Amino acid sequence: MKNEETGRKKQKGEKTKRKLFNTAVRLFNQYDFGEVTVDRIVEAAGVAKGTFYIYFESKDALIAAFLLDYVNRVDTDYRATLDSFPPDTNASQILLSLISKIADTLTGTIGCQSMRTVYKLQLADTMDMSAVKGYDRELYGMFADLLERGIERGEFSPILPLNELTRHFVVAIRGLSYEWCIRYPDFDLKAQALSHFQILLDGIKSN
Amino acid sequence: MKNEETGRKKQKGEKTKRKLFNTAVRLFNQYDFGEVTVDRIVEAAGVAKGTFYIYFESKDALIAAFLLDYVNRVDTDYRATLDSFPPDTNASQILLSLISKIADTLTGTIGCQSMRTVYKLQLADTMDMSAVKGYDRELYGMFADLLERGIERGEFSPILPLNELTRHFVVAIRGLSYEWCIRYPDFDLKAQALSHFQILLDGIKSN
Amino acid sequence: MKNEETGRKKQKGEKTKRKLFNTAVRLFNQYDFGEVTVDRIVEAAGVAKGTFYIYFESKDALIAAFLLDYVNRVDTDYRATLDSFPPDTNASQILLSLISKIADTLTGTIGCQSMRTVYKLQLADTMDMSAVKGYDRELYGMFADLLERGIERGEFSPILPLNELTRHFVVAIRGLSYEWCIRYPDFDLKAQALSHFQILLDGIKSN
Amino acid sequence: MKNEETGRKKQKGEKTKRKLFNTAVRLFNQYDFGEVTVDRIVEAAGVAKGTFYIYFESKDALIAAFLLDYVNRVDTDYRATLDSFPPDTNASQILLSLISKIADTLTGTIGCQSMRTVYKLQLADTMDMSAVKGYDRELYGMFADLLERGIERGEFSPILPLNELTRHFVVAIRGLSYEWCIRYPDFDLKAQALSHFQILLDGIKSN
DNA sequence: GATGAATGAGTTTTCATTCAT
DNA sequence: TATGAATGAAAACTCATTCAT
Repeated sequence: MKNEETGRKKQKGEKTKRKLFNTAVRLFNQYDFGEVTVDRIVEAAGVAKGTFYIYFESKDALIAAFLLDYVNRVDTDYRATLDSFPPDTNASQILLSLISKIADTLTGTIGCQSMRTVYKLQLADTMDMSAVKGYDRELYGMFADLLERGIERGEFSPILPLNELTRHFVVAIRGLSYEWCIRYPDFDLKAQALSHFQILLDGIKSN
Repeated sequence: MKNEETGRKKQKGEKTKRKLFNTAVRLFNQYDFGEVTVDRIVEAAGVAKGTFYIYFESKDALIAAFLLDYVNRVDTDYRATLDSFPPDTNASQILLSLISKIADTLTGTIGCQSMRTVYKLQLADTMDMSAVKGYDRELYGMFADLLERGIERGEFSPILPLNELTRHFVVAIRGLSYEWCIRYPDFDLKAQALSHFQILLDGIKSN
Repeated sequence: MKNEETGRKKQKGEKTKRKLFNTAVRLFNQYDFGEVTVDRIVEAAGVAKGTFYIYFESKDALIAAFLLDYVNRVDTDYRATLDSFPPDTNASQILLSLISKIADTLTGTIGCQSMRTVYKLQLADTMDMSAVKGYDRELYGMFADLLERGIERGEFSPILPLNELTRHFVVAIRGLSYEWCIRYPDFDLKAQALSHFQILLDGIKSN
Repeated sequence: MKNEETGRKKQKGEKTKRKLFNTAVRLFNQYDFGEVTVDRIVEAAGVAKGTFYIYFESKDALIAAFLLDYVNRVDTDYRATLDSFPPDTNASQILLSLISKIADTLTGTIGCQSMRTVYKLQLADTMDMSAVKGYDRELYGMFADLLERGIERGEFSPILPLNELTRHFVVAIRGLSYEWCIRYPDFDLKAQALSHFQILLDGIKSN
């Protein structure tokens, strides 16, 4: 009896927390962090202000949770894309597909405002960015795998060490995303990214 | 006598304004814009709050002045570098020199924190960024000139239209600068930039 | 249980709002609008500054509420007076009764300081005076009705058009109220008003 | 030598004071008292801020001086009007002429904004209004003289004591002026005043 | 007599957080 | 678990006044 009761309460609590969280995400994707006040969140979620502090230690804690979630969603997507290729596919081709997938995800799923938020946070470093840092590691890992495969297959010239090469690719994707953010909506991320990476691939291919 | 007096007062005023400005710059390079309050600035500068508003119409006006100053310092530097080359120098070579110069300026003159500030502002776009926009145009112009020259001289393959090519280069330098900001001090901007642009140049050179 | 709780909270909130409002009214009746700061209000009411902004959007909103309240109190009173007369009563008589009622209300219910406030606001016209404007319209309407009736009944000479006549009466009541405000407490509003309107009525009566 | 020098300095000082004063008057006629800051005055007058405090003890002192000046200018005007009539002229006629003159002065010389200022000040009574009070006494005196003459000549019925009658006339002129202020520019002061006083005169004339 | 740089108390408003119920 | 009233520190900005030169 007690347990059942407790269980039901927990469930209800979870639901409230999720409602709060989803509302916050929606607002974060529309407005600046500073603009999204706790007041606005609770009002939009239809709960009392005090309730917010039952589920989140602070506004900052909510933001951290938001970032973690965002990273998780993205990561899975990319991995799936990679896994869908036969093991012997041309590395350049896979890489361009991955770029294409990333562009789609940023444009479609994540949205420009969320990216702005992430970038700003990264620059502010007033907060625990471990989630995003972890995501960077993942992205780095994927690029590294692909480039390594390309070198092994003789597609790419081995002039630069793998880790340096990888870093250049990461820099490029970040530069493109940033540009997209600040030029939005006058910057076609996918087209630009594909063209950009084509140049990079041409620059490292074995002649 | 009168004029002397007036002159001395003006000088004193200028000094106070400069003190305020420099203090603000120092703080902007250390903290987030939102964190740098007028109160903190005046306290650090050792003047009264009212004094701030004699010299700056608002906090935003101060930030605008800060940006303008930053842009001015940079621009002159770059142009000088370009002008120092004989007219028939190899375009790739000039471009790499320019990149080198930019890296030096960012690293030495501007500093990582100022760049962070600029990037954050650009992402926030809650403010008049015309100064920085103007700077972007300048940078774009310089890259475009160099690439055009390279195409004319037959160094670069004319596959992509000039403006697209230029955009890729701007994206790249911005990506590198951004990476430098968030990885600081673990990212050697100059070395990475030269290596990165070497790849890009390889990617567009006429075979 | 839940509802009870909510109700009790709402009640408490209402009480605080009323406390704030009444305190403000008291201060408005003692000091100039500019002199009554939010700080003074909350201090006198014994609540925190933030609390003020829970119940009033701004200082201006509070003032608007204050005016609306004042107007509402008055209007009802006058209409009731008018309705209490049999339809065929002498217009002069009703008019003098209305004047008498107005004097009583101003003297007893509203108070001299509130009127000062209203007049000052009207002169400043830096604010939305629609509430008071509406009240003026009402007063004008009542006078117009009475005068029209008087003309129809042959009590008043029809030399002047109705709307002009009405305007003169409104001017008179306002002049009297104003005088009362600035001469307070050395001006017997009721006696003066009755005497004044007697002259006006004598001035327009059919010989 | 010394005296000459001193004299010249004094003259220059007077000139500066007058410049300051006239500038202030111009601003007071255009803007609210609160809106006219010392800064604006000295800027418009083209003198330094400190200079203001050489000639006026405070902003309030300046306002007091402004009022005194205003009253003086007006008073002389009215007296002249009165004196221009032959001693045996009809009292009603003189009174209407005086009203007409007052309307002209308010409309032409004083201006609506100045009157607003005076009325607001009168309501605020946060300041020394002795100047204006004195003016009221003058106006009262003039009305009293005229009404007394009218009663003596048998023009007006002696039902009311002289001082009460006078008060009614003062109230009326003030009510009209106030109305003009708040209805400006939709209120023809002169026409309305003449019509209004005609009614009053009709109301008190011996049948 | 004139200057104008400097002052600082005071104003309105915001918002993350607490806590009694 | 949920509420929402209450808090108060902090923000940007204003302006009458002072004083050294």
